[in-house]
Amino acid sequence: MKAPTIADVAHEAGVSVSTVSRHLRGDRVRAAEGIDRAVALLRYRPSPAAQSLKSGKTGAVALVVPDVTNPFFAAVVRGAESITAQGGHTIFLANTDESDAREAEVVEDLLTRVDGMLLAPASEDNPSPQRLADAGVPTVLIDREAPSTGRFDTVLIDNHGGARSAVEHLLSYGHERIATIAGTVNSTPGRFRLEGYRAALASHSIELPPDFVQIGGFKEHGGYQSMLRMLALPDPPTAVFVANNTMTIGALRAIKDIGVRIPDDLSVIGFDDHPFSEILDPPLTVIDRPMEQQGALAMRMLLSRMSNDSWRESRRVVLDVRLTERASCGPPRSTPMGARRKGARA
Amino acid sequence: MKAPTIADVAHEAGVSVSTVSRHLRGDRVRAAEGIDRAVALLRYRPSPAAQSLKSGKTGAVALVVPDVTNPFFAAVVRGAESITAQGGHTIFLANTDESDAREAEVVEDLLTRVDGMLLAPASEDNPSPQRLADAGVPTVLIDREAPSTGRFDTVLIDNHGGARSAVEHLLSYGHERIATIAGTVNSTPGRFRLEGYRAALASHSIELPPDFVQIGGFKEHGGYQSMLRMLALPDPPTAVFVANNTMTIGALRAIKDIGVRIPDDLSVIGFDDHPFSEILDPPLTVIDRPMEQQGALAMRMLLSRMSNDSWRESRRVVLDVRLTERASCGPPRSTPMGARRKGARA
DNA sequence: GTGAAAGCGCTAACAG
DNA sequence: CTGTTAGCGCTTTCAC
Repeated sequence: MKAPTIADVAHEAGVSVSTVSRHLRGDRVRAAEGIDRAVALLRYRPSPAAQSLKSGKTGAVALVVPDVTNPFFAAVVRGAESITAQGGHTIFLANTDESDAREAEVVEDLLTRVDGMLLAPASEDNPSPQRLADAGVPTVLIDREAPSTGRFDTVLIDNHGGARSAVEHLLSYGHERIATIAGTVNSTPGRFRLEGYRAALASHSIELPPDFVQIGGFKEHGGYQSMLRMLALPDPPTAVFVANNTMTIGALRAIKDIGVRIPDDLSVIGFDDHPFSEILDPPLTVIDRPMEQQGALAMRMLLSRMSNDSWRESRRVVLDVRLTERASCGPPRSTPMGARRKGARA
Repeated sequence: MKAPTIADVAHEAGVSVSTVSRHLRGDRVRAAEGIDRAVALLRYRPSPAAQSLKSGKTGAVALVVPDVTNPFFAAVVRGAESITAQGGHTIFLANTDESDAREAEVVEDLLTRVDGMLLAPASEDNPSPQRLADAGVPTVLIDREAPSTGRFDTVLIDNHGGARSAVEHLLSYGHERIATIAGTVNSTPGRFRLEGYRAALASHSIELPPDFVQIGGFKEHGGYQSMLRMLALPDPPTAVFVANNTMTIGALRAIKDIGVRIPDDLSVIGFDDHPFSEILDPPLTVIDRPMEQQGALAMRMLLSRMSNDSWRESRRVVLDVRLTERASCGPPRSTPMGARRKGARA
């Protein structure tokens, strides 16, 4: 019942504890075979607590994400796991629910339990990265930056470019009344996707009413509410760019509830693919990105940062995105949906 | 840079380490205020490694699931977190990817790092629960039993009843050629959902060809392949019960690829709801269950088991499921889809 | 009330 | 190559 210690193994094998310890770490010893036998017999497992007390290393890394439910982060987890699977690091996965407060708790707790952290901060003015830097915990940021604090290793995607090409796609169909459901605007993806949206419109000299930007907060419910508001506008948009996958679910639910048809009444383009996108009717056009690769790359950078104590320059890598065209976008109807007021402004 | 220790705090506050330790554990101490100040000043955090080396407790619990990507398990995570959020236990979340081998590794690793474990075993003849029992780690099983080993606290749902009522629902529309895409048959939900399916048919004296049971392994790809095979049958079914949500995604993709219409050509009912179910066309009828509650309950049972060292009887609780009717089921067409052979049996 | 000191299980000098 | 031993940071007797 009581877990065997290295002393038990030493006793069983008839050698000293240091010999056992050495063998376990890989040194050559005479009694190798006997020790292995004793280990197996006793089902000995070294105590991580004792090991880390001694070494100052925990053998664990944390992966802190705002939403495990989101398939994107689920994919990141897989990507990260695929790297550690080899190298003997345990992953601590934690969920912050897009909340700065929850993140602070989680990070504070994990701080002392891990050798390094992969973090997707809930927002850009979040103190967690700074806290990690202060505590000297090697950290790499995934998907979201921390401009307020120092420089960190970061694995981003081209949010600006992705949003921009989403809107360009809509423009290419002849849409002008293009709205967006943005995420949390003080997060990296939220901010840049919104800027990309604006940049695309600006470069075509299109000006839109402020209502055409609704803040959905990256969650399904926010997407639902935002779309409801959008469709209730006296002069609703003919196309919408939704800034992430979970909000898209909510938005589509609202669209369905109202009875608007896609793409006849409204073109929709999402950001981030989802297993369901293909089986929707119509299938959803989205901006897609290499999700697992993003997680894997981040983990590789973290591991490297953890071993190279060297104060290497921090790296900031930006992965490309691509448009996956399906069938949720089309030309605007000549007579826009609903009771369109005459002389609608721009 | 270097993390402060309790000795630093003691020094700063001008007391002994034991006084600091006592205060931190909640004892009344004269220097309370000074210690708090020192703690804040130094940003002291006790070392979990040292604490657990001393106490034998880690302050962490593991939550091991076969697939974080699956919204059901994501919900379980949330439910479990909602309980620990209060009580100061860190959750170690791990993913086994429905693999016994991976699970063995993960469990072996986590074994020594946690005080208790919530486990959804990949299969029923999986040695992990036994291993945990041997190691004396309090364990509660979620969603899946371990009949091969001893008794464990377990939080199940009524898989048999759910499957049965799914099939009854199909029967009530007049279907007789009802097929199923089963999960992994050596897992609890896989096994009982298949049995429930069979029981429902048996009680109506319906006999079906063996091809009407396809094994999809609970993953999307398996659902896709299974549905493809099903639709290629010379005498295909008029209705299908798909045993979990991820397989349903795959199955629907296959249906879409082939061009079969729901529910005209084929009625579909799934097991486990999903945010997307409502926005599908047609919306998907499913068997639903209290997911978060299942996770929360399991965590509560684990915490109780961890504190009550008492060898209390193991509990096995079974939660109810319910049918959420939407629009993916309807009566079979008088002339079944495809080139139906005359005199089809059964 | 408080402090001194032992020791949790392990690793890494330091002698042999 | 091997054994002895000193801690890693903390909690907890045991004396005061």
